[in-house]
Amino acid sequence: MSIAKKYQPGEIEEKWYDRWIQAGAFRSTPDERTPYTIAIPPPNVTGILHMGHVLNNTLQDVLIRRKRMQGFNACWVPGTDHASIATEAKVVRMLREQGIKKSDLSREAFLEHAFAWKDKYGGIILQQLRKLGASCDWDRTTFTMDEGYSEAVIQVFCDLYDKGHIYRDLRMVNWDPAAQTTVSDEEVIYQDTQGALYHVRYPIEGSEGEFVTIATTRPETILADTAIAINPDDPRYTHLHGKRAIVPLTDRAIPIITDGYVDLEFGTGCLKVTPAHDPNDYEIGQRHGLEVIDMFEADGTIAPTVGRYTGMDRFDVRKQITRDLDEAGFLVKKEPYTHAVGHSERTHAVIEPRLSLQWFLNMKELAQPALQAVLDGEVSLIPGKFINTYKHWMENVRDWCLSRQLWWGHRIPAYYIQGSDDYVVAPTPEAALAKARALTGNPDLSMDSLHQDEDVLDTWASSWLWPIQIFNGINEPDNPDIQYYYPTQDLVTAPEILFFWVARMIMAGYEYRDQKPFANVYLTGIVRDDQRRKMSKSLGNSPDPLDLIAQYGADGVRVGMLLASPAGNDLLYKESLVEQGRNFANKIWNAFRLIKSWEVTDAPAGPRERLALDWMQARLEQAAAEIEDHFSKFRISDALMSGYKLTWDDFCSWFLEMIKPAYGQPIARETLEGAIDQFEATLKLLHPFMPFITEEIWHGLRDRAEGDFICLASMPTGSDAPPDLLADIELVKETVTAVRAFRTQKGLSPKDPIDLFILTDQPDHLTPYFPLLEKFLNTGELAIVSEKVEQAASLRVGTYELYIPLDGTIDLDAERAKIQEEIAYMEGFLKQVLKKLGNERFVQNAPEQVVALERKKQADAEAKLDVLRKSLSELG
RNA sequence: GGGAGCUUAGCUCAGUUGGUUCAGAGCACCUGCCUUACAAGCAGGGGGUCACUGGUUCGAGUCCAGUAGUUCCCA
Repeated sequence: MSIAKKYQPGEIEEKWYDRWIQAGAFRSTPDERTPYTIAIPPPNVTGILHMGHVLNNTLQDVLIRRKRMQGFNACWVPGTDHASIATEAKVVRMLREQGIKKSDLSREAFLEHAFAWKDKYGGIILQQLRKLGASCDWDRTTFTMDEGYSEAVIQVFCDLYDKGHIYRDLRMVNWDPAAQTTVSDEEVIYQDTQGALYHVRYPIEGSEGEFVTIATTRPETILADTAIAINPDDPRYTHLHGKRAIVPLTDRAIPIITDGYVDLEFGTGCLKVTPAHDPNDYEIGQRHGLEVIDMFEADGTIAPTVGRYTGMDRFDVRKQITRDLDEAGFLVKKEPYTHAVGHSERTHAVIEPRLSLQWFLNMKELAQPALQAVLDGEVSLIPGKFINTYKHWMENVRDWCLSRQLWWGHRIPAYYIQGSDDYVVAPTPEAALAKARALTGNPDLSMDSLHQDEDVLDTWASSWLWPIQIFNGINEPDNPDIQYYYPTQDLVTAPEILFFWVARMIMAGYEYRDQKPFANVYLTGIVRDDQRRKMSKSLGNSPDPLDLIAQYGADGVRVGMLLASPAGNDLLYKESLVEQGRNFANKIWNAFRLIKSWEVTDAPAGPRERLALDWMQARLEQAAAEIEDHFSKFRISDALMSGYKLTWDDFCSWFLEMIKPAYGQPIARETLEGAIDQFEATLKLLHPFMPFITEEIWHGLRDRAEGDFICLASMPTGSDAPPDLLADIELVKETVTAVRAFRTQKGLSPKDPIDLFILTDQPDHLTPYFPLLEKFLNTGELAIVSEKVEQAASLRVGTYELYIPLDGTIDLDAERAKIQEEIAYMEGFLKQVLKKLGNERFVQNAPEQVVALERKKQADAEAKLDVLRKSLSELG
């Protein structure tokens, strides 16, 4: 059999993914085992895989694969959300390209187009996740607009309404004029923007030639002003109290009011008040009973209400009105001014504060148990630093605006009764009609008299039910799946959506299951480039994950991503990371090639091989325990690094070299079998991180029965390894390293044998390991001696003195200098120890163990110094 | 403006309740090797006043206070 010299991931990955699926390896149904469940953070149905997804889903796959191998009934539920704004925007754009305007379509016709789009392009990302190796139970794939899911969302809305948590109110909302919808506070991104501060003077009514000057960043809203506000304590303007000002370019007079909100320091200290277009102004307006003039259309153009500029865009009007104000003598000055301007996360349009009737969910009550759950540790946030942020947000939680002025999504189940201000909320039109009849007392009321709300629900109002509804737990609260799988265990997601989504899922969990939705929330970092810039399409600094997988293999990409991503820390992506991952895969591959290349003999294993096998076994146990410890703390990078070092350093660099037969020689069957056992165990530990290569080698090492996959094999458990053996081999390794360094230093080829004599008073300790030293060091004569060897260079390892006889002359000065250096170091060290021990207060106050340790350090240092001084004197 | 965090090697990060030879890891770097598994590799090596200042303590990357820089969240 010939094995490629380099690992070729492409076909191997496809082959094993198909076989896993055919074998149903990732399927889960309730049984007697303990469940381990992960609900995927559903990506946008129209999305495609980016680096953030790669990181996030790799982590989930690592967790689920490990638990699957540990005997849990592992269930990872995949799916997508409908992402109303993003998807609707895409569909609108597609239609426009076809020459169709959304406004020309009926709601039904538009939704047909939208579903057609979704069926065609939706869920591409789920296919891409397979390339990454994601071991989801695909049979459970869920979409937030599936029929049952939609029913659940509507049912929850009705329930919350009936409980009095949902209300409808006129509010200042964040309006996105491009998407023509409200967006939530969390979807507004504030960016420092270079604008201007316009100083505009308003004539005082009845006082010829007198003006009040305000400063504003939005001169176009002057036309909707309904007051000028000054601080009551501002001495500059007391003469204006009770007067009225004329709005420039109009003949409208507005009151000059006093309000503590006005900042004396900012601008001129006079504030124009536009209640319809600024949240703070709205509140001032409420306090003073001001008129509200709305001057914008939904698309950000000027409404006829103000009688000028009708139909013009708000930013064009800003320029136009500046000119007009200037010409009319109202513009005092315009100065550059940088301020934070809200932009829509979705469309990047400047957010327009707008008053409108919206549906809200009162969060106060729902937040209570969700906050408590995190504070009590019922739900853990990892890393814990997010608990503070979470607490702060939950204690100051604001009501959630649920409605979006879109068609793609769950339509709000509120029905308005024609000819009145009344409405009813009910899950179906039929139920609504019944309610409406009861409400109006009119049994003849017909469907025609009811009109359903045009808006849909915020997408998060469906995804907050995700951990419950993936198991149909809203519609059928007692079904076997929800009973078995809920609550889920681990959630892996980005800190950006801690409030949007995580907090709300916890609320929904307690409200609808009276239980947390998950036990642990692992918050990943953000993937950035090596200059710490967030990866984004517009910057073009993000590689395409599928290209990377094609180039470096899925295993390489997974390892690369995980090597540098402790929980909560941003990941600074560099190509060298995935290179490292690929190189690691190749290293494993070559270990496999080596093992497969050996001829076998039935002769028994020698002492060297037995030592090697015992030691490797001990290292495996130790590493398995270490890895388990890392996982228990969600230190996934560290767990991977443990596996990396176990494989590369211990298995490849030391163990395989220990057992490797001389060139052309066969290996004992016993040794080979043992080595394969160790390799298998190592591969199992690596499998969650590198599913494909480990599966391939698993099948290459031995003939496997049908269905014998590494992904279903049982994970090695750690145990206490024999400490003596591990320590002894460390000593052997130190000796080998010291002699190799000596060789390098002297320019001696590893091919030329050297003689090695070891001076020690514990001859029995090291002798058993001679076979290893012979193998690694290519020794000629190797022996224990009881006194100094003449004409030899000397090295010290631990308390051993090593002598290597040399043909040429020994540089005595160099030898002396080397020893003197070591003496100086040890003396310095000993001095520190003695200083501590000489301090009475240390000896009295420090714990006994610590003092004992210091005494041991003293003894060791003194012993070592004896050896060194003796060597020095022997050099003469 | 309010809140939270961070600062340890060139880079990214570990460093548990203060106490081993504690100053670490990976990568990068330097030197020598195409040695029959692997140059996507092997062997060896250098590198840090633990941001700064003060305090608590027998003892401080570790605890406390202040300073500087930096990041995030909220307004």
